[in-house]
Amino acid sequence: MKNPKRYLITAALPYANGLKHIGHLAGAYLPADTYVRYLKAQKRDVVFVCGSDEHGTAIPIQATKEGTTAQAIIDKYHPIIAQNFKDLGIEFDVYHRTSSPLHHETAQEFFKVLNDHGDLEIKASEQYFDEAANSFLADRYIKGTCPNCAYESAYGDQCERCGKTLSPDELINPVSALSGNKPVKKGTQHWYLPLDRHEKFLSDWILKDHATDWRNTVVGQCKSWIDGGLQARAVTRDLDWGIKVPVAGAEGKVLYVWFDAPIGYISATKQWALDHGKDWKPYWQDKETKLVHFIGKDNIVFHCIIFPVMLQLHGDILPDNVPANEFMNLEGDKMSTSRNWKLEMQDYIDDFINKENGGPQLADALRYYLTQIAPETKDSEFTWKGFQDANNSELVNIFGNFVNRAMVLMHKLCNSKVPPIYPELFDELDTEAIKAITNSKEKVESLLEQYKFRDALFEVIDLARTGNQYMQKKEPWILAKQVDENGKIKVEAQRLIDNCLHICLQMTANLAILINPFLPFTSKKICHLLKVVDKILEWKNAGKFKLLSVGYTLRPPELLFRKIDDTEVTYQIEKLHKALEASKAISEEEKAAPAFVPVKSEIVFDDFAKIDLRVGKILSAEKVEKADKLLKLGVLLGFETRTIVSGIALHFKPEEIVGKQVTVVVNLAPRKMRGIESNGMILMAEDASGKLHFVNPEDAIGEGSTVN
RNA sequence: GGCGAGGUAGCUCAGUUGGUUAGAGCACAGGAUUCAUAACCCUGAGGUCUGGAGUUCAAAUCUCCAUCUCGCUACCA
Repeated sequence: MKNPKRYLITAALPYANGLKHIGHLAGAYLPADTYVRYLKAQKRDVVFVCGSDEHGTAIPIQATKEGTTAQAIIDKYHPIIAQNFKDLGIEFDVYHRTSSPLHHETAQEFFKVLNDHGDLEIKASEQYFDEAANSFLADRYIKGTCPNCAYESAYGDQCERCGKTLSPDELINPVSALSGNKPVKKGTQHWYLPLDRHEKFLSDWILKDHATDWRNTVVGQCKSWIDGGLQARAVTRDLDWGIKVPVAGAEGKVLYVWFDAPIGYISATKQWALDHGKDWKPYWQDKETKLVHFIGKDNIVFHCIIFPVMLQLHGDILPDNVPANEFMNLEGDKMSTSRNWKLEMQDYIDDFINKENGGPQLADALRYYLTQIAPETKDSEFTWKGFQDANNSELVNIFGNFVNRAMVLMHKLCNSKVPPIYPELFDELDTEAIKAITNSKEKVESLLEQYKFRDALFEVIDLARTGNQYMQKKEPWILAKQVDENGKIKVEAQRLIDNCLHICLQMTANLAILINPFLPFTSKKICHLLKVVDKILEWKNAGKFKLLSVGYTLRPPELLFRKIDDTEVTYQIEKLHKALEASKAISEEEKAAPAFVPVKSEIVFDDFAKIDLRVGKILSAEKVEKADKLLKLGVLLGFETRTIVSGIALHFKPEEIVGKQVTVVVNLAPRKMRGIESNGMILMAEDASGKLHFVNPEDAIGEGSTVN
């Protein structure tokens, strides 16, 4: 969309169950803030919305963990996260929260509109129910053994150890997190958003209309979803923390968090409008609004598939682009909260910005490095050494040094004033330096429009590099040695000096404008040094040569940045490893005192007698095609040889287990897996680490022997 | 297993519709300089573009096979 009337920029709503790390910052908030600052410098009509996502089951669960209420959790994290953003110069127009009444109304209205239009489906289903607590259990409230890694405290939606997404039915030995009882299945009904009805719309809109202007990774991810066939997704849940479903017969149900969260962008816009006496409607309903969502790749499906369908059904505009970033790793490994391998915004703020030698310049240092390594096209990696290098040898040595030497020389050789210019004395170097300013402006502008923040930032630094080269070639400090008999610099030499420093100072003013979207604190500081008002930072001034008036006295030089010391880097790396060790120690402790799987409900002897267990011997074993975990086993039972499919491929290699004796349930109903019929089940014992062991007789005995 | 995104210099990444000796920054080496935060500036070294095959006058770029990394997804009685 070219020259839209107004912009609405969103950054993913942080989930208010804990602190956010620099991966989140680099993925969504920093690029969004940079883009918004650029638009605002252009005096565009733009609103930048964000806020806390405060519903969903993880919040009440976190509350149980911390021994408090869900409300207390969100009231704790909402202000901290908001403050973290402020400290790092992420400046939202509104930082709202989904627990607000305004949001509840907005989300309910949204649901009603869809429901009234017949855009939702109601489906009955069976779900786990805790009879003791008299309540349905959300996925997150069911714990059990992970079928993937055998972790015993996996949640019904995801295993925190191996990270695999699960459904409650997959858990082995599911247990209610509320009462510890085994849950029962019970009928319930839910509202669904039938995405399958909108495949054509999505496919046309994304795969045709936006095939080229959206990022590869985003289009690819969407294609994968669309081609895979879209399914109806439940938009309600049986839970008491969230937004009540505003329809009769939906008692005890709330909107599913993924449904209400993106609507948070709309309610945040409403809040902003209320606060500023504006009308929010055009921002969501007028086609001349450019809506851009900044998110991480984990959010692509919601912002490119589900939310657009919702918006379209509700009659709102669609996003013009969703520049999702990939992930940022840390010192060679994935960032992970549970493993304690992370750098939280709060940590950086404490260790750098709020330190004695800190200040906002260190917020800019982080902003610089995170933009420079932004995972725009693939996963990237934060290293402390990289941070130090980027800060010291680019930001400080190139950019900071250029500004500083221009200021110092001006004070020494030009009487602390912006020197006059003599265009008739310009040589090629001078005109090229001036041209470089305009060039940079154009390049930066075009790159920012394409969401190429990394490249745009490089162009700004490159202008400072050009400035250094120019100054080096001009050597005003050498010219200053041409003095007359009174020790005064000769007039011709002084004129050349004046020209050089005038150009360098104008370049400095331009650098302040160009770097402003990226490093806002630095821009302010340059304005201070040049004694100009912030108004000069308006983008229309970029590329101009007459930003500073001749004869104007400037402030004494002051360093823009400081270097990052080796000791700071080693300290951070040690801290990181110590945190990892600490979290390892904790999980060791948990292992030492394992949470035993609760004993199942009592059975009578007859129940047990129904199970026919026999000793068998594995004669053959091979991997099942197209399945990671399955082995097809040929098992000798004495009276016959059976084919049994077993999910142990991750634990055993086929050749290792041939010849082993095993215990087999032989009267289990046959079941097809990956097209192969399995006739029985191999018993496995599982240790604390999740490793599987065969259960077999102490001495080899005849195959087919009974086990009682 | 399927799908998606990647694999280019020690590191971080560019390489548009296939077209001269594959580029940049950082790091490294040598030189020059002193206005500047031991900064800047100049020069240099460095790559069988993951491997293999094919199409073509011409392949980092197109096709196929293999392999590794990340993400989504399937299989677990």
